[in-house]
Amino acid sequence: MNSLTTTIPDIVIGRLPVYLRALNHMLDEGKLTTSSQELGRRLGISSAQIRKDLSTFGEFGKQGTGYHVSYLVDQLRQILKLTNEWRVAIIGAGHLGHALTYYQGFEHRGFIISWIFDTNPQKIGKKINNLLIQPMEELEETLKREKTKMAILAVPAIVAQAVTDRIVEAGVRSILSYAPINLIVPPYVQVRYSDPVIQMQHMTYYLDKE
Amino acid sequence: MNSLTTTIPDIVIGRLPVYLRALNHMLDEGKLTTSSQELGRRLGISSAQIRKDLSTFGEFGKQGTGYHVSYLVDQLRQILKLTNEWRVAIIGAGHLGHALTYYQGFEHRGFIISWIFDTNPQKIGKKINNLLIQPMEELEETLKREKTKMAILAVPAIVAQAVTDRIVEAGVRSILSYAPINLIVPPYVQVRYSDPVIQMQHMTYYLDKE
DNA sequence: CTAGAATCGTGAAAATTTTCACGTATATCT
DNA sequence: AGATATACGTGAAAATTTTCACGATTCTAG
Repeated sequence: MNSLTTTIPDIVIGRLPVYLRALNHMLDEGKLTTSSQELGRRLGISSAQIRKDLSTFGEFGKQGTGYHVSYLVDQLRQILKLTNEWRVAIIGAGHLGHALTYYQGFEHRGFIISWIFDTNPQKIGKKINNLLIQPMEELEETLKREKTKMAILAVPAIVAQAVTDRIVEAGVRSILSYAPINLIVPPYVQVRYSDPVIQMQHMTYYLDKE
Repeated sequence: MNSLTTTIPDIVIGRLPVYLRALNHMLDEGKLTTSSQELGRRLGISSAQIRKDLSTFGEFGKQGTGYHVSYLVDQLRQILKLTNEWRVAIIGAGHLGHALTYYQGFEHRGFIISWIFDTNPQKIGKKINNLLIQPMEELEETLKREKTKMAILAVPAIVAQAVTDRIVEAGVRSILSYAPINLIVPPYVQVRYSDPVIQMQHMTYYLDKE
């Protein structure tokens, strides 16, 4: 354990949610304990890497036995600040915003989709999965009032930067963007991207052309 | 240039689509040339990194001038094997499969969504964005006949591994999975994941809890 | 035509990340 | 109880990735 002076590499943080997800699956399967080797096998990661990653935060395992699954889940949840649920705003009620609103996967994993915004007057006031679509005019006011820290961007690329500027100004600090464009944000704001085309293009490099 | 003996790092390959996307935006803006510095500024990447990445594949720039945007776009497209379009199957016609089918972003970026499959008899035979929903019974036959190499998985986690086994057996070699589970595939098959929760949980680490 | 500025490509250095391998603790089996 | 197997945590080594910094080329302005 040495988190006193060193800052923990972002690449390590990035793996923790993957560990957490696999551990939760193990819990569902009724598994009480596991080892770095077993977890690594499931994830295609070396056991040494898992041990080293976890050891950054503390000593969670026991020699000869391995890790107690639910204890490790608890620890990871604390490290990732998932003990309370984060309220999330979805911006854009198009096909994707729609799909995200229906997505069950946020539940019990730290997030509640709490608002969805759109510009289209036809949509405003209607409900998606019991969530009322709000007009974009109320964006800043709502986000500020509710102290919303996280947003998911599901708007067209052409307006993505403008919307980003607005939500950042309104206090959002973490953005998951589905718009196929690189966003400019202040250093205290995090953005992660999810453009399926980027990932597909990464894979085509390794494919044989016919 | 030294691609003769060395294999190119995957992390470099992964940045190429990002460069390509930004360069295409520049083209849209009517920009004819750019520099590693300008590109880096847009992407939040150092200019040295961009130069080094590109130099892995050839000498695409010119001292004093920089890069000719459309030439570089062409080169990147060739490197990433995007000169012809890849036909892609979407598995699962739920909310997400629906949204992906409507997504315009695949066009002109190397991909054509060509098939969508679902188990639900209510959906089979209906059309999404003019694409006919096929029954899962025809999955293997269609993929084999059409020599489909790429698929997007938009099915529930519980069936994701089984569906993966089927499409791999049918010849699919690259999978973009939206199911929140780690898939086991043979070494000659690539999988990339897109679970919004994983990305959100990565960001919460850096957020202040209130 | 010349001086100065811009910018590439790259070998070397620095930084980061992963893997190795071993001491130590725990559990199991006979 | 003792022997054997399991498996963590970790310092050191290895591998990978990023950054530095400079020679060389090209463009621009006077």
